[in-house]
Amino acid sequence: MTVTGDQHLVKQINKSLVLETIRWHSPISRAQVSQVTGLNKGTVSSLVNELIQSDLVRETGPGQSSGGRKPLMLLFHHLAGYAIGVDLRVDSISAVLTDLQGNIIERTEQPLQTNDVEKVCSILKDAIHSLIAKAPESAYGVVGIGVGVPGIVDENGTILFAPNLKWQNVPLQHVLAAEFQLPVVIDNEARTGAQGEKQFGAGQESSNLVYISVGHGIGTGVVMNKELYKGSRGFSGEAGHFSIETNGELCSCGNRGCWELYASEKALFRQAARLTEVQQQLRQTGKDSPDMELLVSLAANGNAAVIGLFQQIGMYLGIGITNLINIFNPESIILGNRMTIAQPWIQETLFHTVAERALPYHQQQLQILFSQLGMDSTVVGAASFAISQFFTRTKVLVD
Amino acid sequence: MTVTGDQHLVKQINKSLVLETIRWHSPISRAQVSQVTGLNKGTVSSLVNELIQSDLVRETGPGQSSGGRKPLMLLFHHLAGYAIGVDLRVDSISAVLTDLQGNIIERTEQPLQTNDVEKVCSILKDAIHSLIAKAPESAYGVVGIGVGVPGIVDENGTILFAPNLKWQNVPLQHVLAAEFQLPVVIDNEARTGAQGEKQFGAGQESSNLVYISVGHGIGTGVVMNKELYKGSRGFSGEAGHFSIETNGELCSCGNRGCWELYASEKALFRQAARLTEVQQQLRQTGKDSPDMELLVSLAANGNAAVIGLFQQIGMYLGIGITNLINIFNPESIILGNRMTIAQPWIQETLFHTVAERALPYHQQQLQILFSQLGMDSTVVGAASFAISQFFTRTKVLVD
DNA sequence: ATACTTTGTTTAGCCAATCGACAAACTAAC
DNA sequence: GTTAGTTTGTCGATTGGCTAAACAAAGTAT
Repeated sequence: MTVTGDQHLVKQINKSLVLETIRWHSPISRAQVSQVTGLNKGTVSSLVNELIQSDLVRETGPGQSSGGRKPLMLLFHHLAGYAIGVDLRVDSISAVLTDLQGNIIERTEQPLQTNDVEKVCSILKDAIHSLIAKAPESAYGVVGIGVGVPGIVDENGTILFAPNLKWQNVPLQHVLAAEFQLPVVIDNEARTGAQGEKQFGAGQESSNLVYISVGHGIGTGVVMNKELYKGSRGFSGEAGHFSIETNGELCSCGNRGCWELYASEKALFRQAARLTEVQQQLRQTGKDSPDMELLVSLAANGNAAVIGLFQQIGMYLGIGITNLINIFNPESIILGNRMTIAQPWIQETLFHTVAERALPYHQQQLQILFSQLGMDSTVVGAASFAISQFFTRTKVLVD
Repeated sequence: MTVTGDQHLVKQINKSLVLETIRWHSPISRAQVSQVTGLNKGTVSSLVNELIQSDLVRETGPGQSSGGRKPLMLLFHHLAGYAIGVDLRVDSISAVLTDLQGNIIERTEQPLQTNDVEKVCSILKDAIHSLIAKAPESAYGVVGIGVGVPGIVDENGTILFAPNLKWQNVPLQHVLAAEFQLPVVIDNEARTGAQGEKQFGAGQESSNLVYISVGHGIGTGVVMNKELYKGSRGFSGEAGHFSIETNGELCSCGNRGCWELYASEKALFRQAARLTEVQQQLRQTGKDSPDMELLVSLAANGNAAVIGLFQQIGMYLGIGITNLINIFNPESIILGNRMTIAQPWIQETLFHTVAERALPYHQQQLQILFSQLGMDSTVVGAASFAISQFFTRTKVLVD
């Protein structure tokens, strides 16, 4: 059964149009909403009053007049509800409580010493419980939970495969929904980050963007025609596994010469471990293997070998980004996750490689940006999933 | 100004829903339409009667009863109008007249001895004129013209750059609209082919598919969430120019190791020209350079060297297709254009390469198909653009 | 022949949007 | 300070499309 048109649908369209308009233009008057949306003044008036009734919009004082009655300004009431966003990483859990506008209200960080499913889930539940407890009184309370995970997730929110966690077939959505009796959204970490940057970060202006999460591996989230793209079974965006060297090294995925073998932390650390300066530092700090902090501090001190490595990563990022540009012709490429810490050293070779290689027409209106939400892309995006679902799936905007 | 909801919109949604239902399920009764769409019987009845009024639907005789009054069966009247579809190639123009269901009614083929813009446009106009003259009497006549071109087209239907035709900034949409006073759609040849296969070919069942046109170069058209994807300025899909060898040969586009340097006719012919058997054939037939017909006939006669070349092309196609699969996770990959003639010899290495390299999860519900419309993907897709526009942009479905 | 089904139309009622009128509230100019 | 003109927001009448339910028409089955 397809979507049919009736008055209900009409009202839903218009009501959410009015709400979105207020959300992105507040403070704004009823008259202005009418002008911007093209809806009749009377219609706007009645819809706004319903939104005020349901506490999603509030009237603030009168605004500036331009030669007539002063308008009553409206605000999106972003504290009418809250959402939980979680970034499940290999070595830690990052979780936040946000308001309906994606602002972070509370946060908690839990290191993980284990990847045991039971234990991790238990820590995860505790973190979410503690955040829910901190949510202020509000009309709708906590409206949902979103989680970004480093792996492939199916349409039911089951983690099919998370190589770095060594997880398989973990029905996380089911587990969390049962525990909290709330709507739960689980998605891949990169797609979640893309959603975050699209809604509340560097991608708010773009209808077509590619978000690239460069951490241990490389993941991507693609927004097209303002919509986050999900592949046929919900798992697209494994651009880290496209081959940039046909006869390159064998990757764990079965392919050869995958991009992430050349441009991720994995690639960086493997090469860094061979540098004598790094080995020296490792002995001094007692660390097993190099990490971003160590390499960034060496680069900041002018270590030429480390800077050279970063430049090489920049070049390889540029190679892969060129491919994505040629395929997608996006308005923005947004780089996120840990590798962005090294922005000062990778940026130049990256830009240069793209400028040299990408199709000229595709470069004309292209921006290459670094994530605006920093390391919070994923948590904010996860919360944003929950917020979006609250507005679409529930009946807030219908009755 | 955004889309707002009102009764007009509701009617438009429902009317086109009813029409689509009849289009893909005919013959079908009013009662069945009501069941399938979920619309009320009365609503369906009145909408169907309007559609009959406007001659887009016709009643045929009574159908089978299942213990009650016999239903009056409805047919989509595909002869209520016609569309022109054109495939503008480097060495020829292929044009067809189709009905509203994409069936080819008439066709014409014009060889091109020149690439001069004026002369080509003149031949093109003549071809279209002759097809329009052949269109039978009908309610709506010829509803529009679609053209697929081998190059980059902007949102105004201007050919910005067509390397193989050596064209730049040709406002083809403007030229044809002025000549014929009809709606004109110009788009890239690969995207047009994708539209054809999606609407009337091998892709009718898939919501996410990638069409790959392998001719002189390689172009792609991507359908996601049932919609053809257009990049930020209307030109996406240059997957032929993603690099599969980072330090490969320099391509005319500025990048290195582009896919089409290894897997297109360009690559095939260059290597074939070095084979002594091929050189011999060239001398015998008086041709300058190898073409598909020559190589296919050699392969059909069991020439091992040529078969080896085809197998190599199959492997490189597999490499690039693997990349597309990992990025898009489509339900179908559809191969089209001239290289498909060699299907028997490229198929095996292609499938094998993908099976070996693509992510296992992404292979589970994937089909790799060869175009169902054969060399007509582009002409049919072009006509389909015109038909779609007729139904959406015009007011047939509103008043 | 009678009872039951199925199809397709008609009528009444509902709901949401639009339009135009209007009151309230304000600015500016004389 | 009065008056004219503007802008805001509400109200009531009207419009148009959908639904639900009743009904007529046209079958089948026993």
